[in-house]
Amino acid sequence: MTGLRERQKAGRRRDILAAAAKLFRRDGFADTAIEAIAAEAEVAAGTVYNYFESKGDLLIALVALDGEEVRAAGKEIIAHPPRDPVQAVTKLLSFYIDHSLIHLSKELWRNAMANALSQPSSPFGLGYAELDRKLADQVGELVACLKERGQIDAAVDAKTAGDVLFEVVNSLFMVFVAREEMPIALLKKSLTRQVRLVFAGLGNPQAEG
Amino acid sequence: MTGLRERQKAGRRRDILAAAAKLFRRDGFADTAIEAIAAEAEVAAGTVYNYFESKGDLLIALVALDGEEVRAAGKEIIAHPPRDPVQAVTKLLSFYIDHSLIHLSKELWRNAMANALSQPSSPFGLGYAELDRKLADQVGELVACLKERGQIDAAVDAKTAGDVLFEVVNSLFMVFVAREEMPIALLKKSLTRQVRLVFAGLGNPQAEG
DNA sequence: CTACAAACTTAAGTCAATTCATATTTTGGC
DNA sequence: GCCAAAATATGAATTGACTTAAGTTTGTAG
Repeated sequence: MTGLRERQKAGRRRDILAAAAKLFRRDGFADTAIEAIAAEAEVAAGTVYNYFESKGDLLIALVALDGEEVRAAGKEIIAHPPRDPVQAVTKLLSFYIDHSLIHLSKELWRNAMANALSQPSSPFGLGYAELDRKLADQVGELVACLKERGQIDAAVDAKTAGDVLFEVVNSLFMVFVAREEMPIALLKKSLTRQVRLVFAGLGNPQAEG
Repeated sequence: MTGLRERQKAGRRRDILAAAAKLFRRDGFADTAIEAIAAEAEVAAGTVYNYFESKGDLLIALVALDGEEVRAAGKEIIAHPPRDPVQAVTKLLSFYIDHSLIHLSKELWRNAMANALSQPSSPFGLGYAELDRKLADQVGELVACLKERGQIDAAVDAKTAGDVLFEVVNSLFMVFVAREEMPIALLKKSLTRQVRLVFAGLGNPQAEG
């Protein structure tokens, strides 16, 4: 029985993550030292590295927690999507954005994304990529659901559509967090415009007729 | 006349950038020390910081050089786009991808993007964002051109379409560079599929009719 | 030609993330 | 209960990006 050890280990991991969450949110990523996180969690700096590969991984672990929450909440929207298909999609994507900003500032998002990008093969970098894929799949599920309702062309591949729509929201979100002064309203406006365009498509009527 | 000084300055800047390019390409970003770049350029480490704000900026400066090259070359494609509109767009976006990989490895791209993300307000971070915008605008130009030909629905906003299409290629490229093992053929395949979907749109015929 | 100020270069520091050798704790067998 | 092995914790040492104070070079004016 390795009960005690595992419980202790899980506990410490939680403590460290909680300490990191508190300090990252209070002081930002750059201004939070590993030493400070260790002190807050009442361990030595080296111990932090027994649980997380780097300061960046610590942040990504936080983001991943949030991401799982988003995904779970997203299921609700898929279960009861608005009548209008454009609104249904926009609502889900908007929800992703709103939820992302509850716990994490733009600065934290920038650093989380940057770390996930530069360390894509680390366990946490992989976790981030997987989360993105899951969310894209969730959008795909919504599209499939709207297709069954006959609100989306039967010829459309739901998975591909999910990918494209998620890429739209993800790209816009990246631009949004990169610009400290950009208001969320502007992001939403672009999102609506682009979702509408994806619904309408580019192909001209002549070619289709 | 401040000729000599300015010439020397420009020369040194070029030397440092060339040294960085050589070493980044040979050893990768992480394994290249600023000291090594300084030595290669025959200056002191501190001098590098008189010309570039950080190691990351140095890399972004390289990317930006490449980016301008891509944009210039992209104009040619816009001037003589293929007959088929889907092919025209795919050709331009494919070209961006192919060109991006001529000079820079996946690892360098990862780090360039990561640095641009985490330092978006630095001069070079801004430069990177501006480059992205210019490329998205260029895609928009192509869309406008195809619209004039009557190959794209007149109701489509060319700028928005350019944004969406560039987001598609950019997102796919990010996934591609994040996965060291992913072949370029797979990226192209996804690109083609997604561009087709954007052309076709999601809206069902009933709603349109 | 000389002196001065501005701009530039330098290399010795600072700082913080990460590593690592050592010490401590836990586990499973006696 | 006690010991050897394995796992974990520690904090001092390392590393490398970045800063800075001091020295050097360049352009200008007398």
